[in-house]
Formats: sequence, C-alpha cells, structure tokens
Amino acid sequence: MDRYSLILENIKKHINLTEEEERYLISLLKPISIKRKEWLLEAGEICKYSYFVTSGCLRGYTIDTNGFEHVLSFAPKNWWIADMYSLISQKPGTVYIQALESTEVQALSKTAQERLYIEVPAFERFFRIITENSLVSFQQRLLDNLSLPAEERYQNFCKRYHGLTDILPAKQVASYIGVTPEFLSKMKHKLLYTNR
Amino acid sequence: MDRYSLILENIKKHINLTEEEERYLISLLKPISIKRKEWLLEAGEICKYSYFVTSGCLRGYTIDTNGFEHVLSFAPKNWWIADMYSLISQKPGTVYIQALESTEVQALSKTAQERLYIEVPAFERFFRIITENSLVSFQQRLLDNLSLPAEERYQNFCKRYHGLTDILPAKQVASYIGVTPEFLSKMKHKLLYTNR
DNA sequence: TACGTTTCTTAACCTACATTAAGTATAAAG
DNA sequence: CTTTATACTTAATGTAGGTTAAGAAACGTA
Repeated sequence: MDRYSLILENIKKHINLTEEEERYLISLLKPISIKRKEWLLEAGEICKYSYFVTSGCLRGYTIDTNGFEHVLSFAPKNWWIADMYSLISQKPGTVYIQALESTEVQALSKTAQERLYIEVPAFERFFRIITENSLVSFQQRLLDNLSLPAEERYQNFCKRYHGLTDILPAKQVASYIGVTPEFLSKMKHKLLYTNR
Repeated sequence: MDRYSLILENIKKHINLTEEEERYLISLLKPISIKRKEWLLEAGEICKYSYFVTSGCLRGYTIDTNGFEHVLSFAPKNWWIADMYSLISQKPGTVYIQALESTEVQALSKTAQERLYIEVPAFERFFRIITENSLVSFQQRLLDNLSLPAEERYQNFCKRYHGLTDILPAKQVASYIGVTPEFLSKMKHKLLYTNR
C-alpha cells in the first residue's frame, strides 16, 4: 500500500478522499516500469492513459517535419503526463513519451478516469485543477518564448526546474527552451565568464 | 431570456442542464458592455470573472519589460476568456483584456463559479473540458512557435481563425503569431506574389 | 468632409540564433 | 575496463526576422 502514498498525497493536495475512495482509485491504477530510452507512447498511437510518475523521469516531445525534436514537458517524480490532445480526442497523437532514466509510473486509463469522474465526482475537480495549473504554465511558457531572449529563458528554466537542470542532458534543456544545443553551450560559457 | 441562449448552447455542447439549473446559472451572470479600446481587466488587477463573449471581440495580451505587447488570445463571439493565472490564484495578474470593437459579455464571478461547482457538479465537468481544450491549443501553439517559420504560422492562423483574419488589424495578428507588423507585411506581400 | 490618429507598407541595415563541421569529453553497455 | 555511442564545446559562416525610419493608406471622431 505504500507504493501508492505518493499519488494519494498528490491528489489529496487538492481534494479529500475517503478510505474507500482511495481503495477504489488504487484498484484502477496499473503500475508500469520502463527503462531509459524506452517509450510509454509514440506518435501515431492513441493515448489511452494518464501517467503519474512515482520514480525516475519522463519527457514528452514531438518530432517536426524536419526531424527536429521539441520537448513539450518533463515529468519527474510526482508529475502527471499524457498526450492531452490524443487522450481527449482518442485520435492518433503526435507526442512521444520516453523515459530519460529507469522510471515507474501508475497508469490511469481513460476509461478508468471516466468511471472515476462518475463514481467519485471529486476527481472531476482534481483533474480540472491540475489542468488549469498546466494551462497557466503553458501560457507563461508561450509568453516567455515570445518576449524573452534565450538567455533569460534558460535562467528561468534553471530556477523553475531547479533540481532537474543537473539531471537532464543539456540537449534536452535546449530543446525545451527552444534553442540548439550549440547555442545553449555558448550561453552557458558566457554566463559563466561574464557574471562572477 | 433570449440573450442567454448563446451561452446556454455553448455549455450544452458539453453537459446537460435542467431548466432549473439553467435559471440558476442565469441568475449568477452579470452582463457587461464595453466599447472599442476599453478594458475589462488590466495588468496588476486581480481577475474576478470568467467572461463569455456574446457579441464583439476581445483580446487578452501582456506587455513585456520592453513595452511590447503580446497577444495571448482572441475571444470573438461564443468564446470564454479570463486571466487564468490571476483567476485561480486571486493574485494580481499580468493580462489586459481589451475590446477590439463594441463588445458584450456575460461575466461569471469566481465566487459564483465556485458556488456553481458545488450546486451543479456538471459545471465542474464543463470547465474541466473547456480548460482541457484550451490546454491542447496552447500546447499546439507553443510547438508551432518552436518548429514552424513565421510564414507557416501565419497561414495556420488564417486557416484556424478564418473569419477573424479579416476583422483583426494585421498588427494584432502579427503579435499573436510572434512577429513584428513590418515582417508580417513583408510576408503577405511575398505570399501574394510568389504563389498564384 | 476634414482632421488627427492609428495602421500599413517599403526598404536599408542589424542581430540573435541556426547551421555546419570537427574535435573533445562523458557515459552506457558489454 | 574497454569500447562505442552519445553528449558537449568551439568556431566560422549563414539567415530569419528585428529595428529604424519615413511615407501612404485607412479609420475614428467631430
């Protein structure tokens, strides 16, 4: 039962659950382990799960028509991830979800999630709230991309995802903030020698 | 009662309402009219309403540290708009919501919205769904900004917001897709003479 | 119907960031 | 521990899109 405490605490930050509701949720979860570089989802597939990361780290990314990858989101421990477009439309998506290291998730299927909305309406609230939060951060990220030079986007990233910057390959950070690895390397050099 | 049909139809696309629930919703709405160039919300204020546009058109935008405006979203007839960050945190926001022409909205206050979640749980579902849809389109827009040249972003915009392109000042479109008015003008010239 | 303001266009010049390429460091996997 | 792939750095060169400026068109207000 302890392997569920992380997800339960995550949910109980926003809603209250009775023990029975907790047990019901747990009965719907499906634990999945994947190794570094393996995928939970690939472009072209229909996303059938919301994933909650209990250990390790995932990345969601797309590949554009020129073959370049773009990181949509990182999902370290305690984060949710899915291809939202595909999950809600149940059409083939464009997102890859890949493990950056050995990772364990609890998968909640779309059908289980819908059952949950009906049986335990508080979950409707929970997912509304985390979707709202996600929307706010994507809006802010878009505005950052429209208004800030790459150097500030990098510094913001380091602050906001503090522990992550050390774990992630710089390449992935570059892709997230929207620059090439070469240019990120140049920025890091500059930041190192011009301030302090 | 007919002035409410647009918002009721909008909501009934996603959930069912009894006549009593409809009446309850209507009792919570506050109609507001504003004229071209007036604001419903300014940066620094706390956003207290979700706005549903019944006629006219609004834009949500921010002003960066260099004084440049960036359009976050347009809200023509039948769209919802708010400063989501400020609305959910009830802290001062960064978004201006301004009328591009004479506009009428139905305003639903944050407190009314929360009451609605409790009295009529289906509204929790409704706002979950529209927030999910909004999230998907912001994710796509971010990816477009990361992966597509300005010319394709402009063409996508023209397709996706078809009627809007004719109504909006080109300046606003430029701000939305993330280029200067000068560069948009250059692109339009090019598109006009190179194809067809 | 005219005036002032805002928007649009054109063009010369500029810069942040991309591309290419080649070498070096790091780390995964046998 | 070695091997091999992957990630990182540096530097030269290229380009999409920004900046500045100034005139032309369109539009809102009277």
